[in-house]
Amino acid sequence: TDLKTVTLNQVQTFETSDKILKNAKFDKEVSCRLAGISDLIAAEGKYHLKCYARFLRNTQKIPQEDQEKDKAEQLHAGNQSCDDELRNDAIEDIDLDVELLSWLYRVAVKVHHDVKSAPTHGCIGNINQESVEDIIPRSLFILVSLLCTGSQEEENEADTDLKTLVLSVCQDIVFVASRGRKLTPKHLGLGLTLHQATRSKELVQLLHSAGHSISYETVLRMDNSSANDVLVRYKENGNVFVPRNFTESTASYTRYAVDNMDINEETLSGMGTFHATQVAAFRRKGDDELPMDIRIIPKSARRLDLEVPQLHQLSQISLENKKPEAVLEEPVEEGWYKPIQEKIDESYKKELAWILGRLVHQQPELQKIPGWSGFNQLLSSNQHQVTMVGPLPIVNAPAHEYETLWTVILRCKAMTRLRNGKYTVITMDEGLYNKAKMLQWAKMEEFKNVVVVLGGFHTQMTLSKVIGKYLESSGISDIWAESEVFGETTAVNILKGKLWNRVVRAHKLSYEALWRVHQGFQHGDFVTKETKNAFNQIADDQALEHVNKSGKVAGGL
DNA sequence: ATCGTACATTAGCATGACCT
DNA sequence: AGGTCATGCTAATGTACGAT
Repeated sequence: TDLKTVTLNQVQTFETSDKILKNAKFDKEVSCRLAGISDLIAAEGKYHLKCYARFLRNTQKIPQEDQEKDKAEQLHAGNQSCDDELRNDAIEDIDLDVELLSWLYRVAVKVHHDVKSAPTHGCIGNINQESVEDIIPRSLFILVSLLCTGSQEEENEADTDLKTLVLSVCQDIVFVASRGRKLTPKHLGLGLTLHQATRSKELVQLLHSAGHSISYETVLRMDNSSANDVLVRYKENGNVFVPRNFTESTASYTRYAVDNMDINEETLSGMGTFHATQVAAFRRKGDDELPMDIRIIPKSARRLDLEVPQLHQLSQISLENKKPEAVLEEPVEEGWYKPIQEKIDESYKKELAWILGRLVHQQPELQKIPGWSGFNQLLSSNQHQVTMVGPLPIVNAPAHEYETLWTVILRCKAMTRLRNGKYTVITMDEGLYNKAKMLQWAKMEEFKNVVVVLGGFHTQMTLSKVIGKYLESSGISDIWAESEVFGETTAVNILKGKLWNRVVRAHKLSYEALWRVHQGFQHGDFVTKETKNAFNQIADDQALEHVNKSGKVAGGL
């Protein structure tokens, strides 16, 4: 395609991103380029409208052809049997309408009976397809699928969307048949989510009267059931709240993460804005453990069973001197921070293999080697372990206050003790880590078994800031701006270490671009005809121009 | 005439008692 | 088990009034 005349469109919606990634499977070249990317909006993917349309056409052809063939075969078979039946009926000379009605009635009675005797979805939570399939009788599902597709298709992979819709209709039928008594995942989930998101009684009632959601009153009762569950468990454990999916297994190690949470911050008047603190507990999933949702038995009461005022109270703490002395852990061994030479060598080899492979082609269209991230992802064979997350009740106070932080740390300590752990490891972002360290230095005794960790993301950001400082006046931000990879302000911000995604992208591109320049020098591209001493004779702007060009080549990939 | 403030009214929600 | 109703609370809205 002629790159100059066609405008580049930015991927802006999730649908587009999904569509491209989904269809990329059928296009070898695109899948290679997109290796390692799971979100094209974040990756700032760009496309030409024409290429996009052609891409969609080419990739959608393949699966559709298969489907059509299947359908044609099945239709053929279906029609035949249908005709046969009709012909047989005609021979027996029975009134077809009456016969049909009679069969309809029998089917309805059978399915209705199945629906009536189906089990209820007996918990708040587990809003997923498996639990839907548990409560929908087989006969109802088959009937509705037949109504929707008109043919006796077995479930295949491509029809998962249709299956979801069919199950949705089935749940409506179960809900209506029980006059709203039998809770289904759909009705529970829609009602609770809608109320949580909008706080609007009217919207919930609207959906309820259309038969798509539990009633507003039921929503309140479900909320109350969850609240009661928290209170009861809080009391049972001696004023410590432990999430339900953390009670059974005490084997795995628990870690905590704390962050502040701003609600309704974007209102003009600041009305309804508040700052709270959220804590989450993490642990590795046991080998034989099934992934578990938090289940709560719904109750019809709308009163809180117990009053537990301590749940919202903050623990007091006073700091005598405002700025405590920094205390270093002793001893610090240099070996802890020493890199492993083997790993470095291995990474270096990989890196070299990648860049040499990339440098073979000068035009983005011909590039067959994926980007740096994709390359490493393809080579990596890491099997990541699954983590279980348990939310702790939010603390209704801003996280940067010492009392809030202290309360949070006390709660984590209590939960660790209950799970028979010794050390409490708490991860925080930069702002909170600061405060927590201050607290720790002021209260060494209480913090003996508490380990405060700066989160991995913020550690990386600090590193990127250091790199930015190092490159500050090298003119690299000009290159980024000139080669139109980033805007000017963005380029400056990248050097300051902000905008993590872009920092990574910028350095990946610069790395490749500089390698291309280096290659150019080696091949003697820069030698002007008059001089023999190549490097010194090139004008600055000309060299910069070449770097820009290389940046564009890298950026287009 | 316009603006800002204080006060009054109202809509909408949560709550708990009660009803079917 | 789910619906209805009276009540209290809060934020939003309306109104009066004084200052400029």
